[in-house]
This record gives sequence, structure tokens and C-alpha cells, in this order.
Amino acid sequence: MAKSNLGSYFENFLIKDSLFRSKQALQTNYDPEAILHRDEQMQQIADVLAPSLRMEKPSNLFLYGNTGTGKTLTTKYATSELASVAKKQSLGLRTVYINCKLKRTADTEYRLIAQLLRDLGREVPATGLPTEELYKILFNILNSSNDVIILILDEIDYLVNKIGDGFLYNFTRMHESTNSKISIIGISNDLTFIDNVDARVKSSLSEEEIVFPPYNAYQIQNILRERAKVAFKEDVISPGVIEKCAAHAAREHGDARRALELLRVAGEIAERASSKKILLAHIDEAENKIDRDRIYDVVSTQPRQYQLTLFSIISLASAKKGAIFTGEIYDFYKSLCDRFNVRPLTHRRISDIIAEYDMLGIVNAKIISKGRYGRTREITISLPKESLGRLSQFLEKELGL
DNA sequence: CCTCCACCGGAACGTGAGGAGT
DNA sequence: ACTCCTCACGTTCCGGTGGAGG
Repeated sequence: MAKSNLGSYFENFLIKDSLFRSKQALQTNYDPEAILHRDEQMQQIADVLAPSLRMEKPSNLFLYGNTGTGKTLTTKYATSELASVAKKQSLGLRTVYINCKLKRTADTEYRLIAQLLRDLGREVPATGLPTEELYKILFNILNSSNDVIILILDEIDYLVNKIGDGFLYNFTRMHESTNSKISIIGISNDLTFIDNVDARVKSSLSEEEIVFPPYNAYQIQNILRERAKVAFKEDVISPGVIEKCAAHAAREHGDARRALELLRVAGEIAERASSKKILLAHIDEAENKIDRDRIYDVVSTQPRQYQLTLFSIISLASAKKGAIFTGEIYDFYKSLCDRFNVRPLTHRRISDIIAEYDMLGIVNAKIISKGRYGRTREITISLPKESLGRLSQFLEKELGL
């Protein structure tokens, strides 16, 4: 048996009696046979990149669209096709894919360049050198060949928000001073991102732009059916299930990834309930489970101070009707710290922590003014009532109360 | 219409971990 | 052993602000 099949052999062995044939097909890193409803974008990318086969520098390219609209998938497919043609012709063309959101891999300027260098076959220390030094190494590599390098920066908006657009300025100008032809494909979820970067970077990065519109419910249905064919055994899916998943995802900004996850979790739930089929009710359950798991995942890995803050919010929210305010949370938090001999953080810091919970969607914070009585965040918990008690208990245990 | 509360949020700075090079 | 890097996580400082109440 081929090495690459062994993993799926084990998996299939384990799920012999299950509803699934191959769960992988519903997972995010799966490469589908066909990419549906993205023909237009695929062609546009191909048009832009094709000159690289004549060893010309292709235009920089900027792709944007919501999460789960196939940006990464389409780009990866297009570039790998390109690379394989180039390889057949033994052309000096390289594509490098970097996801800027990966923690500890490419979420700072230093790490980004270090990762790029590694992908170009040059090992560098994970830390210790000045960033300047890495640029020098990179320039040397770029100068020593005439290759065309296509650098794909996924989730580029995340990195720019974090460290500013300075590095993009360097990157977009790099080809001017080296022999290599380096061009950049930026991928962003944030549609407004490009408007906030330096004008020179903007014009250079978005020489070409391609929009990935959200999938509509009909398109998501097609995608789900295609994957479900691979993922599930025959006759496992009740009528209406695909439609319901698709409708749900279409409501959530046409995010195909959500739809696939929903279907997978619904399948797991059906299986655990020893159901022979996936029913509509399993989808509702899956929806809840996904939300819940996400929170527990996040919360349990957070540092103590974060947990204390969240615990304060929950305690206050359940003790009191209506919204709560930053000041109350801080007071509660401080008394909690006193009780457990923890040195409390400053108000400023707690404010940031609350803002982070807001970003995670666990809490809903809105800045309001109470006139004479100041300005503050009005905070509500954006979780269903019944999961609140469980989360509170979970936190108590986690904190060792 | 102005004031002024109680916090927001940007910026600069400090500390300590993790590591390279000499 | 010592200097020089990055970077996460906090703190300190401070200007900014929407609107109830004078």
C-alpha cells in the first residue's frame, strides 16, 4: 500500500461502521477534485500569472472576499498548476505560500522573512538576528538568480494590522533592486483593508484585483453535495439536510467552510446517537456544539488574568439584570484578586482584555455615554442563557475556586 | 450651551524570556 | 561572559469624548 494511503486506511478501518466514508473531505485542508463556482476568478488569476512562464515578472495581485469564499483554495490550485508546468519546462519559477496568521510562524516581520527564507531553502535562526540581517540574506538569494518568485501572503490584513505596512513597502519594491522577479499575491478577508495602507503600497500591491463574492445558498448546496459524495456513505443524508446547512451558511456571509464544518459535526452527532441517517435536528445540535466548543477551546487556553476577567463578567451578568459596565467589572475583578492573592492588573489592561473578548464574540461591548456619569462600555454576554451556568462552572474549576 | 464624569484608546516605555554571535 | 537582537505582556501617562445635568 502506498505510504500516502496508509493514513486513510487507518481512518477507514476505524470508521467501518460509521456514516462516514472519508471524513477528510469535509475538513478544511482537503483539496477537492473540482473547485465549483470559481471559474471566473480562476481564469483571472491565470491571466495575471501566465507571463511568469515567459520569465517575466507578473503583476502583483490582490484578492479579497469573506472567509470561506474559496480564495486560498483557488489560489493554491492555480499556482500549483503553474508550478508544475514550469517544472516540466525546467523554468526557474517558484511559488511560496505563507499564511500570515499562523502563530509563531509568520505573524511578525522577522518571522515572515524567516519563513520565506526557509521556503527558499535557506535555514535561519528563529530569533537572535536583527531583521535587517534577514533582509540582507534575502537580497543575496534574490540577486544570485533570475528566478521568478511568486509569494502568496494569505491573511495579509492580519499581519498589516499587527505590524503596519512597512514590510509591504519593502516587498513591493524588492524586484527593483535585485535580479529576481518577485511578485506578491495578497489575500485578505477584510474588504476595507487596502484603503488603510500607504498609497504607494496600495497602488503597487493591487496592480490587479480580484473579488471573491460570497457563495449563494444554491452554490453552497452544490459544494456540499460534491463533498458529501466523498465524505459519506450512500443514503446517509436525509432530504433537506444539505439545504438546511447551505441556508445557514448563506446567512453567515456565504461561508462554505462553515457549511462544511456544520455538516461534519452533524454527521458526528448523528453517529454518536447511533442514527442511521443525519437528520435535520442534528444540524441544530451541531450549530450549538460548534459555538460551545469554540468558547471552551479559547477559554481554557487563556492566561489566568483573562479567565478572572471573564469570570467577573459572567458573575456580574448573572447576578444583575441588563447590561454591565467596565467599572463594575474592574471592581469585581479586583476583589477577586484580593481574595486569591493575585496581583491585579491595571484598569487599562482589563479594558483591553474586555475588548479582546468582544472581538472573539464571547461578549458584546458597546461604548456608550452616560452623560454626566461618564463614558464606558456597555457589556452584554452574547451566549445563550443555558450555556452560561456551565461556562461559569467550567471557569470555577479552571481557576481552582 | 457648557461642563465634566468615567472611562476609551494611542503611545512610549519597562521587564524578562529566548536566542545569536563573539 | 557579554552584547545585541525580537517579542509578549504590562504599566504609566495623557489627550479625547458623548451627553445628562446644571
